[in-house]
Amino acid sequence: MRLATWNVNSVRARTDRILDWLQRTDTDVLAMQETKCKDEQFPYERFEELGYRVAHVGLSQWNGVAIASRVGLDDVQIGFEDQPGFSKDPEVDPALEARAIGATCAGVRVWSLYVPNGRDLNDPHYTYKLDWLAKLRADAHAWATAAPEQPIALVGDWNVAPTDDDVWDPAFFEGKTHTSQPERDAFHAFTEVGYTDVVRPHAPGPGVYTYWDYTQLRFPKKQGMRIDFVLGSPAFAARVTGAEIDRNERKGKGASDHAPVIVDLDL
DNA sequence: ATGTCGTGGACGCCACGA
Repeated sequence: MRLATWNVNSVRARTDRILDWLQRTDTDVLAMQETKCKDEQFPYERFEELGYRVAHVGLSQWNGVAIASRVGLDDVQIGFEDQPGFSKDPEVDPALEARAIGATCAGVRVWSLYVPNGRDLNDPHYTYKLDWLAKLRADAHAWATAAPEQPIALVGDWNVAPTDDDVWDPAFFEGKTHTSQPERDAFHAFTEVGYTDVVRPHAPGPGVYTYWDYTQLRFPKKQGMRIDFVLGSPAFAARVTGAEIDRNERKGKGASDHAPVIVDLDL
């Protein structure tokens, strides 16, 4: 089975490109992030014409996550059990955002995740990001403990660069989000409960990235960040036969600012 | 100087988020 994750940065602006890519790469399951649309705006029919079923959650033009699968799509879950919400106004109750959707595809539990960006080290969004990751880790630990034989994949845009090798210039990110120690600690905490980055052994760095900012000619200058990950439970990791980052998909007009990340499994 | 994108609102540009 071929599983991929891709922050598509609007599913409507890139439907043709996404579908072309799915067919060309023979991908069975695609987790998407930043679909940037409400459920009723999602181009379900276009995916269904090609044999994919889609589970999506989108509440506004922000965020939005989906899983498209041609190998089954069962037990769809919107959000994880303890997923925190966000509110910039302390008087207003925090609201859940469209940042997590889970489904079982050919026996694999797949979670498509869009971790909060954090925005700035002293922004409420940064605290929200750390809390979001901590709650996800607690729930993901519980899932793996309850069913160790169940392959689980936590995939998506984590908005964290775990090591200095994962950014083009560590000094550039000092005082910014994505490379701060609390964020890196929150990311590494997943490995402490058994989830591992299954792509890195097949795509060693440094200088291997999944995201390049649209501005400043970051892509041609090879100034990117590695922030999109597939973290697999032990049962998932044991089935991985290969992985790659499709850097070519970042090229050309109409590309997302993220590249797809692909994992091949022996199921 | 976010210099690029994509979204929605009430436009024909602005605000917002990344």
